[in-house]
Amino acid sequence: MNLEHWRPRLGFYWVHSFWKNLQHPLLLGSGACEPNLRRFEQLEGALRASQSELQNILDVKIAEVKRSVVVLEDAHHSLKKLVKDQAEVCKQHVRLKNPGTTSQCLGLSVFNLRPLAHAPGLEDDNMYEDKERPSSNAHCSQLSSEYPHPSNSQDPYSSPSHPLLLDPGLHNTKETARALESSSSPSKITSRVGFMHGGQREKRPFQEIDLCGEVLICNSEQTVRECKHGESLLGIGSGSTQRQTQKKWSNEEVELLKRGVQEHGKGHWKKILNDNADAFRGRTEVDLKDKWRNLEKYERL
DNA sequence: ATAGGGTTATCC
DNA sequence: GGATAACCCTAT
Repeated sequence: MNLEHWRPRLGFYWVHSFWKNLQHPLLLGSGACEPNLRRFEQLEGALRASQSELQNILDVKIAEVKRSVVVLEDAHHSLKKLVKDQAEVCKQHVRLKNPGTTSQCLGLSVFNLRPLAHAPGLEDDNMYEDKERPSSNAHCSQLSSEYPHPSNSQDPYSSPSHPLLLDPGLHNTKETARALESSSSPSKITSRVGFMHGGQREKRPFQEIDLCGEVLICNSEQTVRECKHGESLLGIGSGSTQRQTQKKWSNEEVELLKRGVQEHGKGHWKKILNDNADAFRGRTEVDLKDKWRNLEKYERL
């Protein structure tokens, strides 16, 4: 077999054959293994060259990853700075419009976002404590005192003992609202506004107030339910704690509901609602369902 | 999205 | 105060 012929194509087979030839009984002790030893040295050199080449490739890749990490860290710091700057602008804006209004009343403590748990090396970081950027420390420490982290805050709205924060998912909204209603805070949160759940009331906004305290939405097509009491999302304003005033069903609405059930069938409240969006303005699919339940119950439908 | 239980407002 | 209607909440 001509090994030189196969070597470039079948490296492994060549090495295997090399060792086989090296240990062949006819070669042992005959001095004929000298050329094989030279081949072995050549192979060893080639392997070392390959190893060196692989190491170089690895070094290049590691350098690329390190550069990416630097870029990501820069982006991270830029984003944090942006959030902080915006918070400051909002704060000043609100103070301008509402002298005496505390940032806590406006819910600004939500800016105390924890860093991502899976971000290595950032566990001790804080949105308002940028240890690696001394130039922004003064600004940050000011913000830190303005919007302290819940863990060390005495503020009733950011304190861990506050029910609003005890319920991270805001699932137990009724209890939360009641707890807030019973509190002595001047900015009570009503039982309805601000805690709409499941998207059912979100399509009919009362007022949406951004974190700067600005009214974003209080549209011109408000129904009886919308903005009826002049309540605001975070309880800024009238501070009414009353439940939504009931809106009686008109005969037209009832007839449309009956027709819709005939057409689409019971349970397809969304379709029925969409088919008569104008007539059912201010109603949700849940309202339709509730009304139909009442009709079934008391009108034996 | 929907169902169903619970709560509250309104009417009598 | 009870009945009813409308609203709210939550599980699926």
